[in-house]
Amino acid sequence: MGVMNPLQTLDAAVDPSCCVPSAKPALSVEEAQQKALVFKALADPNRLRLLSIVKAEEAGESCVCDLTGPLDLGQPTVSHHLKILVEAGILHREKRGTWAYYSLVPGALDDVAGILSGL
Amino acid sequence: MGVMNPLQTLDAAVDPSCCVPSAKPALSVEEAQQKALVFKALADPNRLRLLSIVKAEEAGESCVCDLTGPLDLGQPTVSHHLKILVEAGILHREKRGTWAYYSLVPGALDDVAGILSGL
DNA sequence: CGGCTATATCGACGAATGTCAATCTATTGC
DNA sequence: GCAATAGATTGACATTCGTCGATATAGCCG
Repeated sequence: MGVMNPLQTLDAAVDPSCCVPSAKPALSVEEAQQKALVFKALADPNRLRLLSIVKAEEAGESCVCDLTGPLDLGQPTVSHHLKILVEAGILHREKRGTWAYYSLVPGALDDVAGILSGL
Repeated sequence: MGVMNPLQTLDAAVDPSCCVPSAKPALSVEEAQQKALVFKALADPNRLRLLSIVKAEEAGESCVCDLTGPLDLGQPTVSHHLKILVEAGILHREKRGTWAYYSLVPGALDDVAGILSGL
């Protein structure tokens, strides 16, 4: 498996000191790298549009064929962006037959907001 | 002046439809680019550590000389990262005498969280 | 099986990014 | 004015990133 997805490994258990404004040591290099991975995944306009489309979908999921059109990108490029979002722990991929359906990982965006408030 | 900082130009007036879960059109290309700028600024481990240090500071501000040490980066590189964070609307820069003090823009990180929840 | 369709992977290429050494600017203090 | 100091800017370089065309994989259907 090699590398775990950043959002699953980030503060899985809530830090008990979260509500105590004690002097926090600055982010370690490793923590910073982990958290930067999530923001890197969000740091592309086309990936933000992908998320926006997936989130807006009634069914909560979209297949790749529904995503290539609106983005004006080639199919390989869309697949590439989706992979990055999955590896960041933001999207979930489920293959059913020939189609691959992508959906928001529940709470993933809230977790990102948590990174921000926890600095 | 040319380019405005992304966080100031983002949803300055609250969208009245914010609380109505109506069918939102997917992010436009321009909106997506604007919002991606903010995440780009956060998508670097050293910039996250800079934010962490500035936020942890008692006085609410830090000068560059306090930031070069912990990061193990050259002074020009730190200056460069700080500039990116300022341009993204996340940090504020105030020059007093020879020193430059950087502080978090109040509410900036909350605004980023708002981008996430608004998709 | 053989063709068809949906998606993923690969290899290449140009653009953007992070870093540094060197230099420039501006402020302080003698 | 001059030297010293804090910080910003510039130019160069290696690395990473976004995109594409071509190809590979895998499930469906005749």
